[in-house]
Amino acid sequence: MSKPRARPAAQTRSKQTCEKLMAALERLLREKDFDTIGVAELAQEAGVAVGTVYRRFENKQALVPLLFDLWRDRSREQLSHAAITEDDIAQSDLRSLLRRQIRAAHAFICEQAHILRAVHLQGRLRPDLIGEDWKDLWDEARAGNRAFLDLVKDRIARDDLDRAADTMIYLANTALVEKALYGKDGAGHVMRLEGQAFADEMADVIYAYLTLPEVSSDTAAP
Amino acid sequence: MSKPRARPAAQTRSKQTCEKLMAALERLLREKDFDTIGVAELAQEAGVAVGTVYRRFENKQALVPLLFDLWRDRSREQLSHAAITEDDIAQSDLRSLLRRQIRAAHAFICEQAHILRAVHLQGRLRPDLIGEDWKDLWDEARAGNRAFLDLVKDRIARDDLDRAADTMIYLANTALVEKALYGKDGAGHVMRLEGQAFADEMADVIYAYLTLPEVSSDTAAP
Amino acid sequence: MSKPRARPAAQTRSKQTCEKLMAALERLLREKDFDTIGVAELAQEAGVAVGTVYRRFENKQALVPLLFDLWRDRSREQLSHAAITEDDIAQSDLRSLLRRQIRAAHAFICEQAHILRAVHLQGRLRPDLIGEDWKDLWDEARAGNRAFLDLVKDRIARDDLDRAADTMIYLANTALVEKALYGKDGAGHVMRLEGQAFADEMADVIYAYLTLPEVSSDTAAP
Amino acid sequence: MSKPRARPAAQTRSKQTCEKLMAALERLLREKDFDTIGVAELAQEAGVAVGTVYRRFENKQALVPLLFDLWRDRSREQLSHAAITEDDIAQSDLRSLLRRQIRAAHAFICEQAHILRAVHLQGRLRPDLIGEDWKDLWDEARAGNRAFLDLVKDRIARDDLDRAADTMIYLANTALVEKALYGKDGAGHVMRLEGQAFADEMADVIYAYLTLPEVSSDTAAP
DNA sequence: TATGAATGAGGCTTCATTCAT
DNA sequence: AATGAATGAAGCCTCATTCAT
Repeated sequence: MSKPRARPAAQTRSKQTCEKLMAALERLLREKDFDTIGVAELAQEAGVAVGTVYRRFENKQALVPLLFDLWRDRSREQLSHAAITEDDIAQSDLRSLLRRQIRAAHAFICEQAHILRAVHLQGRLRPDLIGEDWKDLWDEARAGNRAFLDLVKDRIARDDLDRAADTMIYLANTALVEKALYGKDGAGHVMRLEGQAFADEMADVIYAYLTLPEVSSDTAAP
Repeated sequence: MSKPRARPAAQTRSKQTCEKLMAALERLLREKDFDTIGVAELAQEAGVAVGTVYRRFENKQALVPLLFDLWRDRSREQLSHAAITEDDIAQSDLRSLLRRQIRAAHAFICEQAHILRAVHLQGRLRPDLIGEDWKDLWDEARAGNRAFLDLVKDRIARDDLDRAADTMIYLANTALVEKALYGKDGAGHVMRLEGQAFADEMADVIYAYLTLPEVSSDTAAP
Repeated sequence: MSKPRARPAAQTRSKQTCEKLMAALERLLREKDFDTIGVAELAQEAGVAVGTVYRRFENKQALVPLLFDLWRDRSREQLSHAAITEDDIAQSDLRSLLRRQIRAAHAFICEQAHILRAVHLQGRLRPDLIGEDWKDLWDEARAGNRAFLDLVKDRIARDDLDRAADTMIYLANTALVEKALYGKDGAGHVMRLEGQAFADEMADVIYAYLTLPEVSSDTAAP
Repeated sequence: MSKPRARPAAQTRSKQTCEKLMAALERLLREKDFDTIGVAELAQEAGVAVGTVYRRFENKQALVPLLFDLWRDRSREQLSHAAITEDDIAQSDLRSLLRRQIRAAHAFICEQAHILRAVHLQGRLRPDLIGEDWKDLWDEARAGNRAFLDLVKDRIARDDLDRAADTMIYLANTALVEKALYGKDGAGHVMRLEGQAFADEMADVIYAYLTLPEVSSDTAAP
């Protein structure tokens, strides 16, 4: 049950097969859940034989890490496009900056929802399949966010910027993802704001948090 | 494919069997995912025969709505225990009130994580099984929260209390649930605060949001 | 696997139960096949408990002989009503007599098709359940028919009346039953005549047969 | 609930498997009823795995149409062998011609009884599985018979040859099939003639019918 | 005696994986 | 290397029958 890896695909044809399979998988994920996609179905969609899938992947589960890689790559690409420049920081107020970022993140998640949904669900159903990779990506995101906070640290009220970075990332992810992936089927039902208005609301939540003065955490009674 | 219902269980023995099955299911859910629990396995854990499961439930899926009912009942019970009195409101500041509530909610979710995890996942995998019931519960929670906001409306900066209630419920749910259900396997990894400190942080997020003055939503550039 | 019998039903209540069950069975047989009627379904239709069925009948199969008895009783009753009197014989020609009889038989079979269908099918699926009883009824029918032929023997061309009686009964049964029980789903499809016209055609077949002079059976080449 | 079809079997191995399965099914049908043959049993008899059955057939019911095809193919083959030539017609009298044909049909039905029994029963239990195919075959048989009657029309007394063809086919089928399939377990019990003598008797019935002058159908009293 | 909940063997079907071609 | 037929364990569900109340 150790984490299955994709087999090496040194050869050209192999790489093509691998790509065909991932493309087919992505296409199918727009319509149905990973668990309900059969290997035969995937092979057919990719235009290869079942056996060919198993020449490339140890088993069906081995596709999950590759899906994660797909997500990570796109994720990084989007981050690089959406990067905040020093100019931005100089010219915009924090609230606007956050809105811009959260809107972009929200749009990106919505576009890639089919991938993220699979990664999300499989990551929870079989944590061993993605495991460390997730953590690395989270740490990366945290670091980027921490750097951003440093640039705007004089506009925020938090003392502990590390902690603020954690909370901000955590909020952005959980809150945006829930509605983007499951829409009104889950907690998204209560949140009546949609699209950009929703993203802005979440940005405001983060803005509010960042600008709230800290309090010693034992203020409240147990 | 319409929502399967549990069969009525008027008799004493039937009710006992039904309870044995739900108890067994709950026990198993602490160890594994709903989808990986076989009917035979459930029957054995409950100490009954396979056929007995099917006398009570139309099929395996029919257990899901009952799980939801379980969650709802416990949820309501916890809400009634945790209800804020007028005294509380008079004596405590808003931040403390929120912390108390969020701590209680967090503790409750952690205790019941095995149930909620199943309901959560199944609700996303097969929305038709729970569907409207979820929505009712959400609306209930929203209404309760809205009433609470009314009691403290002079301490918060939001103009639109309905929207504030929505956002607050949404945040509390997505943020608390993610970490409680999946711990470090998901986005919870970035959030290094644990237990009560985590709950307090989330309470502060909500506090910050509630006390942040509203802004016309077109302030930010598109 | 020996032929199961109904348990004796000495008591009044028992007899009532038995009757309720048979009536329910008959009602259900108008809608579906014996094999697809479950014991629970039967019990419910009869308004008794499943266990009660098993107090009266050793098992489900034990209903089949009773169904046969039902058929036999009604069959005898119809035969007694439709009996040909000496007057009839004196006043009608053979062709008309046969038509009258076959029409009556046809009408009767159509009315009782639900019973006969079950008896027919079950008798073929599990010959041991009805076995000898069938034979007795056939012999009875043959004897009656033989007596009839005796009364009209001067109008028919057959030498061997026994054999003629056999053939006549056999024809009447197979030909009428097929269409009455299965309509257009079976061989009935080719026979485009319906209702009385169909019955008359079959009567004519028999009439033709009875009036055809015999030929030594080795006329034809092997 | 639409008619299940066998999957296409282009490859050599597939065709072999398919043949192994049909052969095994035919073997089993000599011993027991279609409904009592389990898929596992069939697979074992064919020397393949259970899953292999389902690669070829959508489900167990999909075997029924194939059984019908088997019957039809053999049926057609027998018809082509038994075809009456013009020479036959010129040289033999009608009674002999009919005997020859009915004997052949009877022998054929007896040989193939195991197939026909299954097709017959399943066709009645689940008419949708065979449905139109039956009708086509019947119509084919009717047309052939009609052509035959045309060739001998000057030797028969019937005016309406279409109707005569219908009745002849209907009689031949119902009467021959009953005894061939169920022997003494059904109506066959009354018919004490066996084998060729039985076939000849049925041929005579048809001969008698064909040579009987028609009568307006309202001769008989209601 | 009646009840109906419980039983569990057995049937059908799926699908990830293997392997002969 | 690719193919896709074959495999068979494992899952779901049914229903005739039993038995405690």
